[in-house]
Parts: sequence; structure tokens; C-alpha cells
Amino acid sequence: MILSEQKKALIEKIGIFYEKLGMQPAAGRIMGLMFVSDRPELTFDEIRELLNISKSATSTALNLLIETGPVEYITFAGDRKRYFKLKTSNWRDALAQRFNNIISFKTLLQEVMETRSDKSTEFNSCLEEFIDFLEYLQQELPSLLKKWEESRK
Amino acid sequence: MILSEQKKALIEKIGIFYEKLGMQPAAGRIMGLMFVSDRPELTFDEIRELLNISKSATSTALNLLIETGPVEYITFAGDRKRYFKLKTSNWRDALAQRFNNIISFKTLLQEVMETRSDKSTEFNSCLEEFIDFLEYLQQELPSLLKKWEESRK
DNA sequence: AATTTAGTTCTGTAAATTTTGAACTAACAG
DNA sequence: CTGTTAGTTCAAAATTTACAGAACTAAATT
Repeated sequence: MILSEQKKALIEKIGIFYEKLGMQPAAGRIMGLMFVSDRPELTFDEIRELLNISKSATSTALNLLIETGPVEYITFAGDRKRYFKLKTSNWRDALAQRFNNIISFKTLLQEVMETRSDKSTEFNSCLEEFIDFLEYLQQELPSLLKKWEESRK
Repeated sequence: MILSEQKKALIEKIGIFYEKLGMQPAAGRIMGLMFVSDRPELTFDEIRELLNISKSATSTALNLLIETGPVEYITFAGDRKRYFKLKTSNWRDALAQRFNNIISFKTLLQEVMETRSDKSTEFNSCLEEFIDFLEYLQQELPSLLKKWEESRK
């Protein structure tokens, strides 16, 4: 397989997006490659060659991606190779999880509230209001997702 | 001012939370300190001493926090010191911005769609569905925030 | 039994990031 | 006009991280 310049550029862009989420560069590029690859299942060596990374980097990154969720692999009888692919089944859940991570800051802010004195009323009420806002989002987001699933039936 | 062990632990936890968002450690600790500090306005040297960081690290981190939004400072006539504090006014917007950043992945996926062949139908329809889902969120989130603001009137 | 395949694991190193320390500046104070 | 305060800036040190290369393993092949 060869990659068009356009696809190569997209791999980098997607890679950078995932880097910003805390992923290591090579893992981000693998994500990018899997999105743009016309064949959705790629072998270890295809990935390695297409991205020009070493075996060890490929191994480490793939295992990380499998452990943390976004990648899985399938095998075929009589073929020792693993075929790596994006786990498309959990995209919505993974996204919801990222929203939840943001909202989970609420827990820290609640702990903050407990250690604060009553002195700085102004700040405290801002804090309480923001906690309430996070609470609201935590409540409403699941129904938003449910509403979408309903609309797809 | 002295910090309880509990507050110190919270500063670290909040610091790590901000590190995961791509912030440098010292800046994350400053965020943590400003959340737990009973006095909401702190001077350069208070921050420096409470967190045990150098002047230059303090300066760099504070300027970064001011540039990127979460911190501001006020001054008092006849006092050359700057009093640094959390910018509480934009918490909701900053959070909305982080949601938007996640959703902005949609643009990359649309570019991906354009480069893909029609071969892998299965994958392509997953991709299209996910793009539609992101589209849906992009549409619905603003009204969710508006709804909260209404309820607070 | 030797070789090939499909990876894994273990240093070592290059690169990037973060932080310090020291010298500097600009404003004000005595 | 000398000293002090409130920072800033820069070079160098320390830390972290990501990756390559080489040696290794376990299964299958010849």
C-alpha cells in the first residue's frame, strides 16, 4: 500500500490531535493511519513500514492502544499475524468518557470546598455555582446521548 | 499563610489534573494553590514561597496562565505588587471550549472521509455515523448551556 | 535441527520539557 | 543617587519522554 500526500498530512494532523490528549507521538500516528487506511485492518509490519517507525516503537504503541481501548486486533485461522484495527464499537462511549473526565473535576472542587474557610464569600459562591453547573452537565449529558440513540432507531 | 496537609494534597491533585490537560507542572500547582487558598488574591512572592518554586518558574507560569486565560491580576493604588487570582468569570466558557475542542475532531474526520475509497463500506458507515453524532453534539450543546443559564435567572 | 516469522523486552540515547540560578530592568523610596 | 522591591530574561542543569537498535522468545516451517 502507498499513501497519498493528502493522507500522510491527515495522519500527522490526527497524530497531533491525539498527542494533545496525552498520547505519545507514534501512537497518535498509528491512530491517524488507521483512520485514513482504505484497508481497515493492518498488520504489525504494514504499520511499521508505512509510518517508518521501529519494531519496538510499533510494539509499545500498539499495546498501549490496545490496553487503553481504541485499537483491537483480529486473527485468521492458519495465519500467525495479528490484524490491527480501530475499535469502532466504542467511539461514542470513549467520547462520553472524555466528557466525563472533564466533568470529574467536580469531585476535586467539592474537596476544595470542604477545605475552604467561609471568609472569601465571593469566591466561594463562584465555586459553588460552578460545581452546580458541573452537576447539571453530569445529569444532562446521559440523556443527551440517549436522545441521540433513540433518534437512530 | 500556611497550608494544611489536606490543602497541599489537593494542590497536587489539581496540579496533576491540569498537567494532563497539557499544562506544565508549576502552572498546574499554581492553579491548585489558587483554588485552595482562603485568600483568593496572592502575590508573586506568596505563590513562589508557598509552592517552593523559583522566581523564574513562577514568572513563566504566571504569564502563561494569564495569556491562556485562567488567571488575571489586580493592583491597588500605591502598591506596586500585582495580586494574582483565578478568573472566575470565564469558567463556563472555558469548559464549553474544552467540549468544543473534543468535538472539533469532526473536522478531521470529515477530511478523512474525503480521502477514503468506497471499498470498506462497514468502516465508512461507522465513520459517517460518528461524524453525525459529533454534528448532533455540536448542535445540542449550546442549547444545553443556554438552558442552564435560563434556569439561573 | 535450522530457519523464518511475528513480535517482545531491554538498554542506550537523542530530543524535548521544565526548572533553577544569576544577571538584569524598571519603578519607587529614602 | 543609592537601595529596595517586583518582577523578567537568559543560559545552563536536571528531568522526562520517546524512540531506535539489538538481543531475545515462542511458534511454525523447511
